[in-house]
Amino acid sequence: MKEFLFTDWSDDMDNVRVRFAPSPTGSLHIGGARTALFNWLFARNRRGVFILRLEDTDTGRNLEEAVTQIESNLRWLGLDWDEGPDVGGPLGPYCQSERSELYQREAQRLLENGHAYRCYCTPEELAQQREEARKRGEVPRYDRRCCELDEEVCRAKEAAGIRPALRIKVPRTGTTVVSDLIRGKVSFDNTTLDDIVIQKSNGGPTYNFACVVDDHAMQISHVIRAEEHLSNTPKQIVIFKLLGYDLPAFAHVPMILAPDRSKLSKRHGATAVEEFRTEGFLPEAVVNYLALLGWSPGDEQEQMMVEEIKSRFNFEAVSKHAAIYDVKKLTWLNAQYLNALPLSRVVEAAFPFMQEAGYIGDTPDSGELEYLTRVVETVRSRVHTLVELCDASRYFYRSDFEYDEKGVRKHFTKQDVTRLLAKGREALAGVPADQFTVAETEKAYRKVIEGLKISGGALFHPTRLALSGRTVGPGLFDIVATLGRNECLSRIDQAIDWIHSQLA
RNA sequence: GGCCCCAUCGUCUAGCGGCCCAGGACACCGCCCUCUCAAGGCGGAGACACGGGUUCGAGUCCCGUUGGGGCUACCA
Repeated sequence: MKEFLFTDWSDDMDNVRVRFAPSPTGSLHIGGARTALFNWLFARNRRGVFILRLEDTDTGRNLEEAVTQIESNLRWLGLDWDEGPDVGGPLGPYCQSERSELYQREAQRLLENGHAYRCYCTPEELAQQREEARKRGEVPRYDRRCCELDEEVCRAKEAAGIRPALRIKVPRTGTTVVSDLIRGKVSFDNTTLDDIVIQKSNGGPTYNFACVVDDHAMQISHVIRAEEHLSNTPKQIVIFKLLGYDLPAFAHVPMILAPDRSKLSKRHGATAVEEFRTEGFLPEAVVNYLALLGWSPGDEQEQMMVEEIKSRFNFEAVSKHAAIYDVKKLTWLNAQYLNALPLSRVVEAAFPFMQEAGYIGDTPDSGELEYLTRVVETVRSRVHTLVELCDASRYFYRSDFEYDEKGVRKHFTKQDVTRLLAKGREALAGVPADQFTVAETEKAYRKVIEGLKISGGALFHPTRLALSGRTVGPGLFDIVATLGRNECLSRIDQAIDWIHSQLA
């Protein structure tokens, strides 16, 4: 009801329909994810429709697994779609491999009205033609030798088993202008557009053709995609016009480059959304980071939840130049979210990692859950990822750790360290179990320090090492209170024994 | 090679002619806080690619150069 009251229905007149159209050749990398995000942000911002479409026209390189990967990664990021292969929709199907009839029908139309022609040249012949043109110092361009073939010649070729490709007879005069929401007007001389192949000899559509037919059929209002497609756009516009379609609006977003300024690829380390997930990044942080890569809210705010990004997103604030991704900043953002998000959310996100490590079972009871929450609360402020969080939690679940070697030398080799530890143990033992809090245990320890006239560190450091095996970590009494009385006492005993046996 | 896009600190960016001897964030360095490590606070170093114009005045507009990226497939 509330939403209804604040809805600006005038925006609905725009009828925004956008699509993310990946080719299922591999995992979703951050470039694709960012393109999807911008589409989604725009759709949600304008109360439009976000569509997922699979560009799987190249049967030779489709991985079934890639589809589920892409879908699962988009869902993980929180980018939900209104129409798509799995959910269907009024203008489906949403896999190009299932729409061949449409492409063939539209290609046939172009053939019949003379805008397209059959080309019997083989790839080898075309390569040779290009090579020759290059040798002559000319711009390699198809010479249209198949353009005016007689019907008989065609029939003869086909009788000989040669299947034709279909080409568009692109006008060789004039210019084609791309009106881009981010870059303004970009014009291309039509002579630089070669005769576009729209149908391969195997009968399948080419990317540039299927894309145009589908964008029209699916009533796409805004084509938002990576900049690498800007050069394809004039070709697509020619097809749009020849087919009698209205043009959608175009927005070419800058690309995301690897640290060495080259196009993203697997050898650049973690670039797939899946990897970020397994490395312990939160979707909230990844979305925030990706939004900042190429878009800026205009002020100095950087940490924004998706709702806010959504409400502030617009193309005017999208930059024109490519960006290089920097894991360090993502890592920082992730740490920020680890601390800013509600504890329950972080626990939920940490859950699978803790399970994987064997710290919690498949069906944890409320006690386990309570303890997990406590552990996450005490370690989350000093870790950057869920993997780190899991690692930093280890000693809360295992007491079989080794003592840090440097720590042993520094804190366990002192003359009377076992006496000190025993004093500390005694102090903790004196705190009633139901009062075993950070404040009370610290109070007890401070009393020991005062009585012995020693520095705090002299007691704190050996105790931390005894309890966790580590020299770094949360505040000592956060560890103490989380671990609980019995565990603390037994670990101190264990440490005293160890020192006696190892360092006597 | 041809065509197209782009160009502010190492990285992400603010800047849409005077408010900029250029602001923020990450990373880096120093100090503070402190039981350790983080976090946090404070401070530091660090950029308008270059050359011409236009203008009283240019990071901001125009041209060129250089550099980077993309496209140039019967890949998408």
